[in-house]
Amino acid sequence: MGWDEIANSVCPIARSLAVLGDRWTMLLIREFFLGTRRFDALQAQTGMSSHLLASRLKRLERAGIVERRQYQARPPRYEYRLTPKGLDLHGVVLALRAWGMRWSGLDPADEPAVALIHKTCGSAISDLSFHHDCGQVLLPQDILTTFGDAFSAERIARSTHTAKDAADAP
Amino acid sequence: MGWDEIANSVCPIARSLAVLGDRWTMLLIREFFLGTRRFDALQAQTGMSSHLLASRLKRLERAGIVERRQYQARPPRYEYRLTPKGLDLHGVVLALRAWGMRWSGLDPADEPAVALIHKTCGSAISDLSFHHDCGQVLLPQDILTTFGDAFSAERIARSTHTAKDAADAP
DNA sequence: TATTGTAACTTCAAAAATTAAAGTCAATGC
DNA sequence: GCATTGACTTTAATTTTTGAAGTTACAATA
Repeated sequence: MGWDEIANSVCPIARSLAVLGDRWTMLLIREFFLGTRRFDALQAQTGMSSHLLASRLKRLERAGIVERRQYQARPPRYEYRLTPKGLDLHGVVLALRAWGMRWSGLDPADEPAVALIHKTCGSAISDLSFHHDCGQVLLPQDILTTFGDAFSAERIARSTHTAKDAADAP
Repeated sequence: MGWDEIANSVCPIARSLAVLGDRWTMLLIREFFLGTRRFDALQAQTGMSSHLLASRLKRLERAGIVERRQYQARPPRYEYRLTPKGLDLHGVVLALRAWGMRWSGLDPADEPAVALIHKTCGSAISDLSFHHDCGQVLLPQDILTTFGDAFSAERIARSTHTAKDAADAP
């Protein structure tokens, strides 16, 4: 019934969203990619309350996306940083950025909030494309979508829940 | 202070998240990509309450991501579908899927929830990569990140808010 | 030595968002 | 005529989030 059950779906998107899909988490991930590591700075830059930041950090830690480490003893101080699992969210962040640059009403003539320079070629990353292993650009219209058995079963169960609950009632 | 103010950031990620970043919206977008168009089906497959679904659809419509259209008169019935702006979220969905397949504990040996076949080459899309215009794969470590002036100003303002509020108080 | 400051949180009450269940409305199928 | 469908809306209860203040353990400054 609740949000937790989507974590158990066979759909990888649903499972990703079970941990990333709330008001603040992806903004926090963005902030990590910008290099911010300390609690107070994360709070200031995202604008979230300290209470929520603390609970989100705990969740991300449990999920293995972020790790907490002490960077000094006396006074004990901690920082947070992305694990390999967290760093692998780079694609999601780049995709959100690309879409936002195209559609969120920013003036393309303005200086971007963050300039990304591709070190190996030296030029700016203004947009990006998604490629398949075959080397071609992935376009939505070139993709054929088919449901697997487990997901089909899950979906049929969902669609009959409401109707069935009423029908099954004695 | 609130969530709305992130919509006014110069950061395209923040602006994207202002409309996409809550518990249900991206799951709803996924569902649209799977071809679901009707209110009741959207509700059943996402598991959200009808109340919330109605308000999210309104928000997505206002944002130009989804359009509502009547598909029959007498009884009047409506469906929702993605606009070009909504369809352009394909990259975000693919990125979330790719990450979820790698990290959310699904067994790679299992049949995927949804099989994506690349029509032009005939093989399945199990993973994808992000490419820069120069043709190379974009790797996080190859990207140099620099803040633009407007975003720097925004960030400095944020970081001084808390400290300053106390200092400025008469 | 006393006071102030810093970083990383926690606590608590108030406000806002979400859920669950039921209800509405206009037809249609039986 | 009566139950059903589809697209919602209403309402009250529950859960989450916010905002403000407090805590802990030191360090630095007066």
